[in-house]
Amino acid sequence: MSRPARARDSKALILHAARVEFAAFGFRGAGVDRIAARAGLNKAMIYYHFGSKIALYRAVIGEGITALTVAARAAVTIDAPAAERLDRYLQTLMAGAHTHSYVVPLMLRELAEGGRNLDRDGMQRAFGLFGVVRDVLESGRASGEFEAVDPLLTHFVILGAAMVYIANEPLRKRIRRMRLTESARAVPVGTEPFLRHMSLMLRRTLRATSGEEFDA
Amino acid sequence: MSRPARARDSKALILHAARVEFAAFGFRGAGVDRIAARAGLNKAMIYYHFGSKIALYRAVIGEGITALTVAARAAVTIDAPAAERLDRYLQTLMAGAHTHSYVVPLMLRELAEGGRNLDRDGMQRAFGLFGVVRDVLESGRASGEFEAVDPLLTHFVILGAAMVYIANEPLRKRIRRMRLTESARAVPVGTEPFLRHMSLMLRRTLRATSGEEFDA
DNA sequence: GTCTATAAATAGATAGAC
DNA sequence: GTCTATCTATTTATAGAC
Repeated sequence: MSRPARARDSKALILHAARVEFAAFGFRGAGVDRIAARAGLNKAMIYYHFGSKIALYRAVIGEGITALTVAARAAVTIDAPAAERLDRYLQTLMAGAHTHSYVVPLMLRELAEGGRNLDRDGMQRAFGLFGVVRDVLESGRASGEFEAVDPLLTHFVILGAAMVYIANEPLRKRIRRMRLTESARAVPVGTEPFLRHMSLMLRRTLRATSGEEFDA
Repeated sequence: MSRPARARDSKALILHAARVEFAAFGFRGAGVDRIAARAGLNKAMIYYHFGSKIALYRAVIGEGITALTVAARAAVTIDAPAAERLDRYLQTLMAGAHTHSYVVPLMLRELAEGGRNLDRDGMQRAFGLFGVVRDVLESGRASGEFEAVDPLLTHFVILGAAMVYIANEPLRKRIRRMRLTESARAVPVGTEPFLRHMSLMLRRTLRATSGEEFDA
């Protein structure tokens, strides 16, 4: 291994700085200079490690989506009713989006430009998250817990709602401050209200015709 | 009325060009030069009419959100069951997003940066779309058709899912081409499948405990 | 691996002629 | 209202010393 003893991991520093910058300004809007400054390194190091701005961007978005997918896959790999596993998927998605706070802005932006900056690998990683939802839905179908619904549409609804809710947080804060609605208390805070709402919608949508919800 | 007879409406030309550019690259990523070029005008005209890049951006996003809101408000202002009015809201939202194809990318990007570029007016306009949903939900509640649910959370789910689905279109096309899933036929095309899916989810979620869905 | 220096293009914005 | 020309700062990217 050619790692000098004292070397801080400059590659990791760059990646971290790039996450922040790309999430804040998008691919076009991000500045290689600012990423280097944020990393406390020289700009030339970015080209040394990654070769180009777009390659750095792809590395960032790739690891971000994968982090979410790995966590989600682990969360649903348990022996439990499908409805509960779907709840755990939701929770993990929200928690992951919180831990890796750059991922949601990044995905929203990438979505806004139709995935223009994604290569084949990035597409496959993005598609991997759907696989987790599809498997839970299918196993719930097999056990008779769930009705058959379109898994991809369900995935889009969950992911879209979750991303918008998370990204909404600063706007919700501002709405409360601005008192845009008479009842500022009506503006939800944190992930808890969303999780309950989404879980309710999914249970009611998916419940096999015989079933009954069992809510707290 | 200082409009010279022969003058093309340069302001409208700039607005149109700005929609395309901002939607494609975001606020930071957009180029004033490119907007001028797209409009077939000189860059100085932009500063003459709008004063700054950010002011132009705010004009664009403001009219975009308002267009959606006005259409949505009109669509639900009919004498019909609440479930049907909610369907019409959905349809109009999707149709409006298609007609004003720049709005969804713009909103996704603005969301990604926490509404950083919105002024107070922009916030109010964005909040106006929620008002339409809330009113339909409330009237449905009053007539006994709907159960009480959190209107803002419901709004976020609808808007989030709709925006992600619309923005997804190019990605879905690519997924079909790449054959990422064995069954490429499983990847939905157009707005119809989404409308049906979302409508089903909402009806099942909102149905008053006594009611029965009446689907086609 | 890490740096400085710099190239070459483009950014947002303005001055001033017409 | 519309243009050209231009200022100044910043952009992505590279060359080359250490």
